[in-house]
Amino acid sequence: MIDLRTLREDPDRLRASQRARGESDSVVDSLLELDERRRSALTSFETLRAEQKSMGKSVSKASGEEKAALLGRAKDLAAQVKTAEAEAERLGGELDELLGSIPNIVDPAAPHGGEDDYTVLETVGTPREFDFEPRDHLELGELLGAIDMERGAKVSGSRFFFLKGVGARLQLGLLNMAMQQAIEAGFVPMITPVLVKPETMAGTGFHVAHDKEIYRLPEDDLYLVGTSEVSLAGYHAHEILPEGDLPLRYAGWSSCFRREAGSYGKDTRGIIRVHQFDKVEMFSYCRPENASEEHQRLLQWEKDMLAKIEVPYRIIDTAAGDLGMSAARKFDCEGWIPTQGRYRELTSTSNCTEFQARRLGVRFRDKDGKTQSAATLNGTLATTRWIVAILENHQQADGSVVVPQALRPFVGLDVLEPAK
RNA sequence: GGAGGAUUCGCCUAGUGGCCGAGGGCGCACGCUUGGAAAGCGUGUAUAGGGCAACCUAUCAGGGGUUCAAAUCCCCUAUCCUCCGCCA
Repeated sequence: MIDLRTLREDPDRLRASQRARGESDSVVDSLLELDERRRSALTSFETLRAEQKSMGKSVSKASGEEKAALLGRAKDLAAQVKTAEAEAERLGGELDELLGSIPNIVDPAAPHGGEDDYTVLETVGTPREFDFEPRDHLELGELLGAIDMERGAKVSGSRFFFLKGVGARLQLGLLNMAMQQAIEAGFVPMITPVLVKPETMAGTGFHVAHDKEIYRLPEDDLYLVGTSEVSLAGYHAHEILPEGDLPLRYAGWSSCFRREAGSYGKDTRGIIRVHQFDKVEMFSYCRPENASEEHQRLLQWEKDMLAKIEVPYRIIDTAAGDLGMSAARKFDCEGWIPTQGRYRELTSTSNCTEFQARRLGVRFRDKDGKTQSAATLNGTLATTRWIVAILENHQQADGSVVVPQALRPFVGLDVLEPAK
């Protein structure tokens, strides 16, 4: 949620942000006008209410005829108060709805434009030259007895799968390695709920009603999270955090659920795009003025993880139009996928500034004792998709896969051998 | 799933229609006292919004209702506790 006060003082910031996203900046005027109307409605209500309260006191003191007369006038006033209140509430609701639909103000440093207008910040490592025809991750996964898509489809439908044997071990090892790195860096490890209430979903910046990615359990009014970011953002909702506790860093391990609606025909092979996967996610609450630095730190921790799996990757600075609702800036690390001849997203780190915290009521008390909204950030440490990059980049001609050095203690194997 | 009880200011609690945004205790902060400390005494101690100064308004789990007036009465919902049933 955008801060109304900032908006009043500097509406051009939001206008510029909207344009950077490639969206209309006319909402700014609607917003300002609505805010004006709401405030005047609120003032009339408050004035009337104050009058009503003082009259109430006179009524209690009066008696007889005087009381009857006062009562009549008070009744009148009560009706007026009711109308004024309803009007103020109506406008307030309208304003909240409009305000809630406006995405975060983009960091001016983010590239302008849409999905393809990202800039590449850094390329790390060199794609390997194969002296044999590399197999894709699914072929390898089946050879190794690691991935079973067919039975996944039998049991749950398309885009579901089983990780089996060394596949299961690989994922557990990978995520455990991520957890360990996080713990060593001072993160609090968390295993989070995957079903959340609508307000938690909405607070994090997802549209419960419209978002086509969200699985819903209407019977219970619960929603499956697409990432533990949602649960971790909600964790401190409506709390005032002691200033000294910041930054608060959590590492959440959870399954993630995505409907992948509208992606028919895309990445249908293997586990690149699936309805359910596992992820270790960093989440940080910090002071707004430290958010940019914190964002760089999260990015560095992602790079540390990627170094451990020894996969070439590049870092992109996502363009404004592709940031989504909550992010002011987003860096993705994309790993090299040999059989696709291109880089695919392995991590994503977003600086949501105070946007989520304002919606969720996460505040902290500063040195002057004043409360202010915290900034929130998130970033990926490892996901099921990483298995794709690991298998493909470390495969050998015979279909075996060398486990990256750092991962070996966690997987308990040096080489994954094809099942006999 | 059924029955009952609970939910007030960081914590404990007072409060059954107007004098209650709300008293007391604890905790915390500041001050006085002291050589220093403890004790003692005093003052302060929610959040949000509007003017942004005085002040005003809202909030006693959340929502709705009754009333001139609700922490207080009525209805619904949520959470927690106890008991019963059911399932793991």
